[in-house]
Amino acid sequence: MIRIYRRLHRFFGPQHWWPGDTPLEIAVGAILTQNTSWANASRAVSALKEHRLLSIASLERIPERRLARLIRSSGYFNQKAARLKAFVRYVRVRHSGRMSVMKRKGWAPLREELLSINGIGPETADSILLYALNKPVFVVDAYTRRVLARHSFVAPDATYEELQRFFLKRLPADARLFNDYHAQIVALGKEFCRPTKPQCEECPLRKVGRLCLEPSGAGKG
DNA sequence: CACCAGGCAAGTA
DNA sequence: TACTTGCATGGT
Repeated sequence: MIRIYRRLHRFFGPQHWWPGDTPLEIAVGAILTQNTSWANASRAVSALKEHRLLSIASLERIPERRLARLIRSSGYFNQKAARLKAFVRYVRVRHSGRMSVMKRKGWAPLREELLSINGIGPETADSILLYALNKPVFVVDAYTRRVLARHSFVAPDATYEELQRFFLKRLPADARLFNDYHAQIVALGKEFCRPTKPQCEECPLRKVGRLCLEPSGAGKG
């Protein structure tokens, strides 16, 4: 799979993810972008930044209702306000209210803790681990499943854990590699692997020995 | 107008 | 275990 990464990197160039200046900002962005375009989530992050709310203490202090109003543009704002509250409460209680304290722990116990928070599932947990805390965890998302399934690397109904193991088994545990690899897959998915339209003609993975299947599942070259 | 976007949890059978 | 539904905005 490292060959595929090099191919993507050559095609798209470095992606320098995650947009965000601090670990907390990245974690907040990970929650706000759940099933939501980054453009919409990013506006909500900017609103929080303008109101100087990007700290554990201020996010704990602000009333949930007001928080929900500020993050309106990211959609699901009532749920996401509750999820942000749950996350910052967890950081305060378990890590002295500091993301830097979280960094000292290994990724495996951290992952269990994150998954136990209501509103943090596998993708959000792994995004926080990789992009905010620099842990060598591979992030799987809708693009990853679609790209890998269409190129017949995995079954279309592969679980999150299966997709994650697929990469972990074939790559060195390198956070910087995982970081840019995931970003490359998203770049590929956005341009060549749309949900409905087949757009495989110029796909940079066309010649790696796998087919690119149409959305229907019918074979394609 | 329909569909999509860097998911997750709770409910039902 | 295996589906289904609610959550909600903004762009194409």
